Amino acid sequence: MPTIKDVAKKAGVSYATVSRALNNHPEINEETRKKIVKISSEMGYQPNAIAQGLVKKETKTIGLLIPDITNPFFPEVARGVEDAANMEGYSVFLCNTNWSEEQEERYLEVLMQKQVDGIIIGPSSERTGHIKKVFHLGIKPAVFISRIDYPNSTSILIDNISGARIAVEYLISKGHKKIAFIGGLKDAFSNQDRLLGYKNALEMNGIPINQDYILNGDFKRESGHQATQKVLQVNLRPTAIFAANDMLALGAIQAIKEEGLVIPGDISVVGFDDIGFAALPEIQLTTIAQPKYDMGRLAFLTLLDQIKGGDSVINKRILLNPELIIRKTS
Amino acid sequence: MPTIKDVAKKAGVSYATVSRALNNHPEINEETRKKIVKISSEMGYQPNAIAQGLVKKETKTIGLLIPDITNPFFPEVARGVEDAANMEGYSVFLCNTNWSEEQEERYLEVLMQKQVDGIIIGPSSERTGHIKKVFHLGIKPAVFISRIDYPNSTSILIDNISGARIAVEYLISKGHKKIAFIGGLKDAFSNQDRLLGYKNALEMNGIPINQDYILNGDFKRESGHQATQKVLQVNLRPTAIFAANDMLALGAIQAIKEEGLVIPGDISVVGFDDIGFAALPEIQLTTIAQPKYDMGRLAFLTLLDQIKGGDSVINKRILLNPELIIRKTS
DNA sequence: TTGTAGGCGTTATCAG
DNA sequence: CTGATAACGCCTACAA
Repeated sequence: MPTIKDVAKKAGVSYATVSRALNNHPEINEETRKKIVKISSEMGYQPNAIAQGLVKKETKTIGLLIPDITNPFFPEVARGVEDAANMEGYSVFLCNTNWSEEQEERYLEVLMQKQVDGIIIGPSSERTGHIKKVFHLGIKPAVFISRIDYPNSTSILIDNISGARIAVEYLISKGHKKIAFIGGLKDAFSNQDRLLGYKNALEMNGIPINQDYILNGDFKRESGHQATQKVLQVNLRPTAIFAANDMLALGAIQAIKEEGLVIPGDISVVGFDDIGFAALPEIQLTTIAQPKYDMGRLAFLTLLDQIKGGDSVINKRILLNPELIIRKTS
Repeated sequence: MPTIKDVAKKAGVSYATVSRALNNHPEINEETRKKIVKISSEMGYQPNAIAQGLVKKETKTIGLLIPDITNPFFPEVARGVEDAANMEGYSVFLCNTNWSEEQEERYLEVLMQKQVDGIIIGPSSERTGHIKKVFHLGIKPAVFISRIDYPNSTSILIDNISGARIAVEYLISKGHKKIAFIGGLKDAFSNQDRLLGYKNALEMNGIPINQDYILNGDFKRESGHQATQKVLQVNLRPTAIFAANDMLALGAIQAIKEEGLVIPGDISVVGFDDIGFAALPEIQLTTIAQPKYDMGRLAFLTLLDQIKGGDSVINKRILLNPELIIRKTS
């Protein structure tokens, strides 16, 4: 690959002139500029971004740290950040942390070494000690996807509380009073907020909260399956289930069918997330949609703002609106 | 962030010594090495990979070019390459080409500018002119995921022909003789090969090929839906359908149910790919699985081989074995 | 075993 | 408007 020197030699000018020409500096003769541009493209010259990065101290590169691209929630988010990044001339490093804090820490170090201009983090856990550790080496602009307790950080997420409330209020509006909450990881902020929204909705409608109707586990289908089996056995069987995510809802549906009950005739089910398959004709899950693509897009745009120094308010939380998608399970 | 100079100053040695110490050069005093390592870690020194890349002319970075991470086929592939890459100390740029050749070309240029050590390409089309154009600027090691007609290239893919044959032979073994082929894009190599495997299986079992049973379209669900509606109307209605991918199979299933027919009682369906939802209890699609994760892993490993110059045989095709997954639609 | 100095490909500063 | 030249942070002969 030819370098600036090669182009300069061929054009009979100094490196500096070539550099100026290629970067559209104002103080250059239009004639020579054209000549240089022509020659450089003839030679197939491509600027070496590594060298540029070294001197300009910016690499036009960001890191995207997520737990697992294989999890149906993340591809759309990733697509959102990538599209936005690409449009602004940035490239993105994909980093799967596999829900491991150590891995997250290792990647963070690599990203700093690679001199990324900023980082988007979909955290693996609620804990942030390891993140803090790395960031203290040299703080970079960062935005979090999901709520996180990290000082002076920007995070972008949907309003889980109101999302859950909307779901449960919808159920109530359909006449349900015995509504169960099939939760995920008890400690997860998202789970806590969704539970809160659930409780809010009940309270606001004068429906007492029944602890027998509230179960937690993890965010996987089997957990929803088991919890639902259990909740189906309580004294006054619920007539509706609000699951903290779509995988749990799927498990719930399975348990309900196994019990010989009909959806939504006997029991209604509402999920959360609206991951891809929820729309399949075979599933048709009623759920709360997160604007995943937009979350990614916005995450990048917010990050870019920080990178460019335009965003002085670093410590903020951007809340996106959830949307109820009514399908056939309710 | 501290640099080598800072560490050197604090340690009272030259830059060179620090560099040597940190890179475990043999010709260095063990004492001073320890001292330097200690100091550098105390200072939180992180090597600048950009600077290293400039002098070493390798960036420990690769590009992953795929059409769309949102397509259920790719996340697992991506995860496979990323895991393998990470294990070898490489980072990966995620590039969604959105099935566009121009976008593919643009990204290729960016990747060359960013001085990646190699590229893994999941092509957007069967055409390769634009790829050739960029590669001629400065050829990089590259491996293709999927069959492609590109000179001196390595590609890794599953054996579509035998995969299709296995699927159809399985159907035949269950007594089916009237088997339809619901295809995707007519020109796609994968579609051609799967059609070929379908024909092979029929021929080998003395079953005549009926052109009325063969329909193409694109790879999306709606296409499978429409094609199946059509094929259900032919004179001797098929008793089984082999779809060129799972999305088509899903569309087929929908059409069959709409017609009031039972699966697999009246008609069996077999898909291809085994994307995530095929295993859902509500779907339970019998299908041919592609080892997606392994494809990604292997793609990276093969690329690494080329990068290290160990792989002298560049022009080759690595064929992975497809696997029949029997579930409830057959 | 360690230090000195040149260079990787660019950009940017300072003279001319 | 253009040409030297010094960085950017690191590695690596070549000397010492």
